[in-house]
Amino acid sequence: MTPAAVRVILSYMGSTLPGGQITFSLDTGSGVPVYRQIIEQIENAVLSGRMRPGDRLPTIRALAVELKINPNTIAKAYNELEIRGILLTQMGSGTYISEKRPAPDEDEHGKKVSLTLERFLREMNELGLDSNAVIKLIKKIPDGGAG
Amino acid sequence: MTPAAVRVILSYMGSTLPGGQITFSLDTGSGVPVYRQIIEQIENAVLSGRMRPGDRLPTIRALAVELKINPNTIAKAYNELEIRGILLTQMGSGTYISEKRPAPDEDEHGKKVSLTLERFLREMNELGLDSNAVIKLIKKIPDGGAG
Amino acid sequence: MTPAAVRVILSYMGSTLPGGQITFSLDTGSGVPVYRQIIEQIENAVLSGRMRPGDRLPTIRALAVELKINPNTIAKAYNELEIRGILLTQMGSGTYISEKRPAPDEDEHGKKVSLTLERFLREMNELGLDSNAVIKLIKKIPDGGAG
Amino acid sequence: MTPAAVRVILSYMGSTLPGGQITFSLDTGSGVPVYRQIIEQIENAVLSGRMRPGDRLPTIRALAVELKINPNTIAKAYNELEIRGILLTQMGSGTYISEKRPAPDEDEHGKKVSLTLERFLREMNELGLDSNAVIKLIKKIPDGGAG
DNA sequence: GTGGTCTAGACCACC
DNA sequence: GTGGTCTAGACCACA
Repeated sequence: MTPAAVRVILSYMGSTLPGGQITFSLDTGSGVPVYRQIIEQIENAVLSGRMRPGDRLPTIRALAVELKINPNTIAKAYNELEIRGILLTQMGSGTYISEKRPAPDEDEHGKKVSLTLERFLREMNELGLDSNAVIKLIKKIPDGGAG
Repeated sequence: MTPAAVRVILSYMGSTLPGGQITFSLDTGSGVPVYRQIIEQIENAVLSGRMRPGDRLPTIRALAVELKINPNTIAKAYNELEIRGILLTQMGSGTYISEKRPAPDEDEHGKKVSLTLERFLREMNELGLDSNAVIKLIKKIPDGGAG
Repeated sequence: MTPAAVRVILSYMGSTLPGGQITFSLDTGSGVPVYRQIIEQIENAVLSGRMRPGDRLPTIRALAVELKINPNTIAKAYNELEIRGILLTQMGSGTYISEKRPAPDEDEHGKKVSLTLERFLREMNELGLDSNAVIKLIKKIPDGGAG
Repeated sequence: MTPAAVRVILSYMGSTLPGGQITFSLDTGSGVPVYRQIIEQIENAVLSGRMRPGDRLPTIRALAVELKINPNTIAKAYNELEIRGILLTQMGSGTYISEKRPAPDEDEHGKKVSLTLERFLREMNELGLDSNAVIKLIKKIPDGGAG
């Protein structure tokens, strides 16, 4: 853990979001490129059902201001998600969760969850904690510890 | 889940390691630079006590062959750890865990653990799982699921 | 005197440097690795107060062109200084003297000066000159002989 | 000044040296390869007249033990000096200052002195000291400060 | 055999 | 444009 992991956590709850709600948190100390963190978080919001087809995303500019990063970085993330068919940009109107995608794919969601869990347990293992120790740790956290 | 997360897991258990033992696993799908993954894993091994002062690390070239990456990438990781005082290189002989490390280990270990836990819970939260759901998930894993 | 001491002296005085100014000189005949010479000279500039927190360093590529060496060599020097907390890199913008450096500067400067003096007098001694002879020699130099 | 400059200073005054006398000091913190330091110091002893044609050098083994370095390193230094015509090895008998070389070449000695002085003044200059400041510093040292 | 230095060049992240 | 990552490969220092 070299430089203190500067962490930017901010929430976005724009009034233009009919059914969706998304919170971005950037972790500049993790080594993961910023644009990938954004992609991941939008993907996760879709997979978990928090964002649904038709939901509107924050504008690039607004999000850039809030996250204090370059608009190009966000544009790149939106762009890649559009290529993957997850987002859809309507020129002049905004960016939306694509309608074409079926409802959150159970399988994808499950894969992502288990992949994340796996990575986490491996790292905890490296740090000398087994599953039981991890469970004890989580139980000690006053609920809501992560969100 | 962007590109399939190609994962390389391999173990190193050189006979020259008296008290140490370290397993490297590269996750090329995570976006984290390879040299940083190596740094992290060595740090973790030291923090958890699996690698101790005086323990010898795999040679740069041997590890490069095993991980199928360029020796310079490993050299970069070792080098950064040497600058930070965690490793010590003896030219012509090899690379070792430094003897010097002062006291604040316990603290560092705790910080790293809670930082890792925090990141994990945030991501699980994004995926729609709260602490209880996470605990249930972990309990379902046949112990040793991640190591 | 082994191989002819090819020496490259060049000055950098980029217009973007508000308060800083640094001159690099490479001595390829000294046996000291190039990247270490660069590190030393930046350290010295900081210790002496010529470069101050916030000052911008030459870009890697510009300096590589001027010194006629590979950009990676300079990147390595900058990188080590960043790990040590002396420099700070802002991606896409450039490399700067870190603002953070704590107090013990005065001390470090003194140590470096006396270490340098000590090494020099030892070598002069090997060459058969004592302190008095050295002083006479220095006095003979038209002031500014070395900078 | 990263790691404290571990310095090994030891003197060699073997009884087998008829007219010569040489002191080796290794500075492992300077970045200069050890074998080059040895070469330099022998050269300097010859240039200054302390070692003269016919004088015997320490054996490789003895010197290796004293300096706590690998005999190969010393062998390499002696070897290079032999190639340059400064030393001469008589199998089974030892290594000597070559008879062929004329008495210490005034010019070479002068060049070496001024080169050393130049490098030193440039570094002091980097550290913010001009010639006068340097002279004051040297005067403050109780004579013998470097030898 | 070990690690260290340097080069050359491709490609990525970010402003 | 900035720096960062990684590769491939030559050559050096040292045990």
